[in-house]
Amino acid sequence: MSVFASPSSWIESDALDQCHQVAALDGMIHVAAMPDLHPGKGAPIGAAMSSRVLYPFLVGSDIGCGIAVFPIRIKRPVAERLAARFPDLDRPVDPAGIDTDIPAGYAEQLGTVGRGNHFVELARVHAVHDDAHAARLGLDRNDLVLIVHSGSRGLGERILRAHTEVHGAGPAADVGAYLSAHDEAVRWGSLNRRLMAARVADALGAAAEDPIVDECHNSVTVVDGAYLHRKGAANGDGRDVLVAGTRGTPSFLVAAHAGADANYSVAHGAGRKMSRADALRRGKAKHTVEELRRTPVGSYVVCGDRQLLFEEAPTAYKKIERVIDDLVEFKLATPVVSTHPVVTYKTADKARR
DNA sequence: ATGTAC
Repeated sequence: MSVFASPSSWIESDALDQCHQVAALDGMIHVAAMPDLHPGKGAPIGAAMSSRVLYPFLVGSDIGCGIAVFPIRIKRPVAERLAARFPDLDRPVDPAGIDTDIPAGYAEQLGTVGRGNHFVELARVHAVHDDAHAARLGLDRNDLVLIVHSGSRGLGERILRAHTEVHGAGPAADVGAYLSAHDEAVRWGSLNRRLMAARVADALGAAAEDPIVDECHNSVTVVDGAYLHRKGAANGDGRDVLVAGTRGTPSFLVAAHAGADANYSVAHGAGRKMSRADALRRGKAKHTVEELRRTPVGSYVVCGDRQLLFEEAPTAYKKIERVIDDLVEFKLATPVVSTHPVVTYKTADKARR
């Protein structure tokens, strides 16, 4: 097991315990813990775990969850006005006319963002850290992008549940069947991120562009003849990855170059510092709803769910700069640009309906 | 993170 975090980067001991438990599983080859590591339900979040045996619970229920970045051009981006124009992403799009293979019964959730840490964010390039790489991506300071973090919604949950009901935390009995369902959820998640970007761009009066980044962070793939499970860890094998900050702090687009010791993976975000329960309890004592809806960087958070607003408060997460410093120090990635939120959509704003 | 159960 390798932990890619400096000694001064705090990591919850429960999460390290979970990594050791995973490392002791039958067939496990190597566990690489990322600097955003935190405890998950059964398995750690922020880890890449290679094994001779495929364990569906190590990927979790949100198979295919990932983060995509879409360039967007808006003439006069006034945050408050744009916040009011975001579409309702809790309501699905009409699947008729979408020319793609959609698993039966799951067309009805297409175009929806879900809950938890998922979001759709209009963000502005705040700083360029690698001029040449940013230019290759067509990004310059003050450019706008849509950042979409979402997964396979009910589809992935159903795939994991079908396995767990029979085999619990045991290995996949029919690897081919699991992988084919998994791959379908990965495609569905990526399609869903594109649909949401198109919905938001349309509502803001802009054209939807192709994504410049789209990396999944909950998946299992065959790498070097082993099953490489990633849970809250993105493919870092020569990919560009958006490492998400919080709804009120920067995010970083990085060029990843992680090797075998890191299981070819990089961190996917800031990583929770507090459980949802703690964030809710402590957040209510520390913050008002107003200050969470209007953040320190001047951005707006669209979120009609008060509890979710507290659970997702920036103070519930680790400092993104520390996570990025660790990725750089361990030579897993190089920053390309950082972004600041302008408007983050979490869930429909009931107050305005 | 999710649908579902409490």
